[in-house]
Amino acid sequence: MARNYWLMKSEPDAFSFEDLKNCPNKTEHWDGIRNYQARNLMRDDMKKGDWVLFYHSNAGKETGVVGLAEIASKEAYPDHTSWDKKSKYYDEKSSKENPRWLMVDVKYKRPLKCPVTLQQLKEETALEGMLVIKRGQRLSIQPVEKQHFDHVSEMGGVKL
DNA sequence: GCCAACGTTGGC
DNA sequence: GCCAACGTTGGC
Repeated sequence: MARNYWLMKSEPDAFSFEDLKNCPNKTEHWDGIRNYQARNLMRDDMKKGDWVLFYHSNAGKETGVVGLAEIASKEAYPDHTSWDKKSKYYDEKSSKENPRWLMVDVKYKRPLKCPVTLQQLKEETALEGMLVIKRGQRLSIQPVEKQHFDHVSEMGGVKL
């Protein structure tokens, strides 16, 4: 089956692409997603081997795509932070027996030679329609069309 | 720090 | 089921 393509946002102050690189096996579980649309995308459409544009949000003029990653878990699985009372992602409506929230594992692949800023994404006519450049688009996991993924990679100086 | 846009909650 | 109030995201 053909691979799917995604964009995943993270605030670099909280968890950056470099942080992912420094994780054991360059892999980390993507916890804390508390949005139904994003959860359903993970549950229904994400699969191992899908490719990801790693996007730094809330990062001033650094805001943009900084690297490539891939989905490393076979599928989405329960987010244990959702029933951990000490976690800031705790949700009283979620439990181990009946988990409400899911996560996937994300693995570092490679950095873009030159990061592609949000500004550049907006100026690129070939990327018209990409969700991330839509105003007010807050979804933290977004589907990306293959042609857009390829184009952003190319802009970033990465030959796939 | 501001604030527009958006998702969720809860009263009715 | 509607919608106002609220909290959060994230660009600027």
